[in-house]
Amino acid sequence: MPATAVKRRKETGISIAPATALIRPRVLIGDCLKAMEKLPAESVDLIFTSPPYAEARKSSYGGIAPNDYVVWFMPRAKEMMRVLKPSGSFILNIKEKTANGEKLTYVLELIQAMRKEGWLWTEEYIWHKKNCYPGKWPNRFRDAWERLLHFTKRKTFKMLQENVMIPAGDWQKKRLRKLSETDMIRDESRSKSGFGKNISHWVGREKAYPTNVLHIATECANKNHSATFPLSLPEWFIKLLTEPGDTVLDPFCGSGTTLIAAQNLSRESIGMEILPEYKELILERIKNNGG
Amino acid sequence: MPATAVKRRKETGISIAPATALIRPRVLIGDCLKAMEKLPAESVDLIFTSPPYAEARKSSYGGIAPNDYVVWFMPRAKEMMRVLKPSGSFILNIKEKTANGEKLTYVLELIQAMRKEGWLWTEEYIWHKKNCYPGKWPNRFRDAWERLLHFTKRKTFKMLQENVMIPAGDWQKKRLRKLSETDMIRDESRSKSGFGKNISHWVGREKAYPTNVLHIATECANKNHSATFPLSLPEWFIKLLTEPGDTVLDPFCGSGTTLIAAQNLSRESIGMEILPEYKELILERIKNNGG
DNA sequence: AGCTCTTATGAATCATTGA
DNA sequence: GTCAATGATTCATAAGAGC
Repeated sequence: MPATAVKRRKETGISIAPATALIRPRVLIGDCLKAMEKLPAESVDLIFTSPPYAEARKSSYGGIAPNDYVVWFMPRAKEMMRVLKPSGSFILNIKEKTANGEKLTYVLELIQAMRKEGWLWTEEYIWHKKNCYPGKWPNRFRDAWERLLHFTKRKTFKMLQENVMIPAGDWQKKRLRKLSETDMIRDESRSKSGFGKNISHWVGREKAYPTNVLHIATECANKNHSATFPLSLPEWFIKLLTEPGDTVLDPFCGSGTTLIAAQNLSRESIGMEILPEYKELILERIKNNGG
Repeated sequence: MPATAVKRRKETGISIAPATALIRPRVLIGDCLKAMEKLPAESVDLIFTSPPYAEARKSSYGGIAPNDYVVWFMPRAKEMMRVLKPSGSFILNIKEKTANGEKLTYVLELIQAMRKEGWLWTEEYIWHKKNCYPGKWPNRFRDAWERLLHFTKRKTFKMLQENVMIPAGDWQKKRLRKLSETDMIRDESRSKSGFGKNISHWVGREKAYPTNVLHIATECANKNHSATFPLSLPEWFIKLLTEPGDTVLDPFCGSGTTLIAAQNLSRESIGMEILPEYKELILERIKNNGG
């Protein structure tokens, strides 16, 4: 194989697999409540999604009233329960809105409703948004974090911790140079593929396990969707909770960031999106990504 | 008063009061439910506390079963409501326990119960523990964060944001040296967020406001108490939510870290602790601290 | 490659104004 | 009164251009 067969994007270090091994994501336009019915039971290894938050993204999604949020969500959670394998995981990226100076409670109620339906609330990861929205208010600072709720069907589930290990050597070197601890995540994202190529860089170095706090900047480049999350967020969980060839589902896929991440990591993926106008954008991104 | 009477620590800007102005914390041994009855109504500016978690510190409170936690806590919350000034704040440092592979829900239930009793759930700060406890588990990473729930009685409350400002990032020096044309006018964001900025307003600023994620290392020094937090945690909230001479209360004060912080910052403080054997330790710390 | 510099942008919140 | 629309406020980061 010539050295040019695998191209490497600058800075990010994302491996682009050769065309023969490319796994194309599937995109279904429509309400995921109906779309999920088409999937066989226990066929998905990981559900990673960021649903519309209550009354957020109003201009594009109409906005779900906070009081109706749990009632709106739970039928969809039931379908997710059906399609998820017993060994699978459901990662839900969500944050409550502040209204009238107070935090709303629909996320707390959602966790409780999920447990009543048999989901195990296994973990709560924190996404620390390094470059959060600016702003100033008399009784509030800028909001720099979101929840990543981890639900499972069973107490033991597929988790491949070695896939997200961090090169401890680099981290220590950086600390000596007085760089912030968050730089270790940047190192991590530089060796994003995590499989094959970049792992060799770590030979002879000590590796450390990460914690349940993820330091990731919000995306600055993507102008096409009102609420994208950075690629490294789904990538981290896909590497941690699935193997190559496994299936990833994003029932609220938006501009398709989860699908791109799955494609990069050679996982099967299915995305669902209710707004038809996103379809072309998603397909374009997939096409440009895989080559 | 001579200029040297009030010394100012470099960096932190904390005023150190002269020895004559030393404010001694008050320590009450006993269940805070009874102890708080001795305090007048609306006499406290800030309640900062880290209560015993469910089933933790079994020996002290006889081990509160997770199912009884809210019922145990709420009468105490009612007394806190009584003693807190209308402009005051209640910061609750808490994290749910994991049992049998699943996160328990007593913290979620507690937030809901507090709201029913009239507390406003104003904010949730994240304490990112930079050097969290080591360990390895098959389905879990190290837990590197805790909740700091901010409750208030009113929508507007005392908050002195300037007291916790941090040095502006180095990016500013370069960024502001030369301003482009768009920097001089309001530059609308393209993402329909309605967010825009006028960069030229930033010239001359040396400090920035923090976010709601606090990066504080845990302390290893306090081995005598099972649930201690670092001094800088109460210090940050005391500076933010009170003025010198104001009153701070910690109803579960343990080894007295909140009291030490209050003493350092020339605030009145009251600590309550159910275990009599802590009294000597607390008084010793106070004595050594104040000189 | 490595550095400096420029530019875009991100799930926001609150007070005020007008219907 | 209430409710909706509008304006004002604010950082840190990644990507890319240029040297």
